[in-house]
Amino acid sequence: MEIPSDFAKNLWGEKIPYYKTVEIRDGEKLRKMRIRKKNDGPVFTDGWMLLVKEHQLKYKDGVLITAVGKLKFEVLCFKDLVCQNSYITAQIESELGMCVMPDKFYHDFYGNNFKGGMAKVYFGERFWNVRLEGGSDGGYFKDGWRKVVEEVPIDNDYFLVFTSLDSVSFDVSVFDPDTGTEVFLKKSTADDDMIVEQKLPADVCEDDLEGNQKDVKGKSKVYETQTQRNLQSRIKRVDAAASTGSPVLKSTDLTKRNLRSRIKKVDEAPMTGSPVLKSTNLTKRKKTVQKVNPQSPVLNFTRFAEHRIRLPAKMSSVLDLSPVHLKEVSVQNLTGEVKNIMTRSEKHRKGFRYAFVGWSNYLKAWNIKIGAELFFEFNNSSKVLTLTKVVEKRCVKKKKLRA
DNA sequence: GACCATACGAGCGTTAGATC
DNA sequence: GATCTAACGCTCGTATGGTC
Repeated sequence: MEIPSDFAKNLWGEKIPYYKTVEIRDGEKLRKMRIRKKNDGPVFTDGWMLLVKEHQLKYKDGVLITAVGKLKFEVLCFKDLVCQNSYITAQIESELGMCVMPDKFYHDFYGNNFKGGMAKVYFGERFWNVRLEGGSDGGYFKDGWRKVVEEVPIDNDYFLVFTSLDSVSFDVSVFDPDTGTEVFLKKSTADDDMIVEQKLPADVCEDDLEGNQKDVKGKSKVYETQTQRNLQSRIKRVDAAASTGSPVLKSTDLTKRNLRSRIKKVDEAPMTGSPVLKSTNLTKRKKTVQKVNPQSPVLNFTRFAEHRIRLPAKMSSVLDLSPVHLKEVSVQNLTGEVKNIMTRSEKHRKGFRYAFVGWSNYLKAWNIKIGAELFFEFNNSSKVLTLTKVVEKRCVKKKKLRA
């Protein structure tokens, strides 16, 4: 899981502890993970997927990570946007006058008999009185909420983590949707207005990178000033598994019902990579690209004849293919006949892979049956792909009928 | 150096929509 | 209906870095 760069920089400075083991307190469990480098930035790994699986987190479930030391963290997992007495929501531009509570939190916390009432929402040391509406269709803050949005202030799409202090009091933390890091609201010294700055973990209880806790300035302050939760220095990513930030509730639909439906939608989206461990009924797969000396001028590979053919990544690389720079490739068949075949790009994960256009026509023209094993040799310098052998032996599976 | 765990790239199967 | 194309997801092999 990606660690926001601003958070990492403030916690570790320029010395990111890559490959160090960190401890993450997950309820009763103390998990060990590592910091690794991905896309030039730090990520939690080596244990993160286990956490995701054990909590059965889905794509876009929320995760709140609090640094309690240089190599120590606490994690809260928000299933269905709810974790214990906290929940995640977002400030929608078109809904400045209200703030919706997830259905699960409302029903679990208030049941069906709550008819609404005045509530207090705390942002740091300040609080506002806001009416909490409730009914069969869920709960939401309404009267007074617009004033909160304007005076705090809360930008559009910012994430809000509400933690109930009692049935009508909530402590609210605000998170930047782009960085995933908490936004710190503090009093201006010039006047009584609140100003907004990035809340970063400069004064956390400090461990050295060997994990030894040191008495450092700010440590006692942290523990003295924290309320029911440790509000210092936290990372929030709403993608439990994905590495790219993709905030919950980012779209700007118009009604609270729509917002509520979006909240529900979150848990419908399956996480990439099922959290459920699958049985491994595996068969050995034949390697299709021959491992050769990198200096070798040729690349040998095999493919089974089917309606399409995808090119080995190395061949695509030699041809310097890109989605905007597709090329014809000279393909020589067994009889020495050469045809130029156009390539096409295909999105694959974060990049692209490449295939030949109209490949089935060439197979027909060359009288090659579907299922035959084709042996290719690609010359890196001449950029000619040569079909060197055809072995007709494969029985193809019948394509499944479409629904 | 062997071993381990994990991330990641690549291969492959499958599905759905577009087009003929 | 057949074919083509795009996209998704699962699996495997390899690379990587740490530990013993």
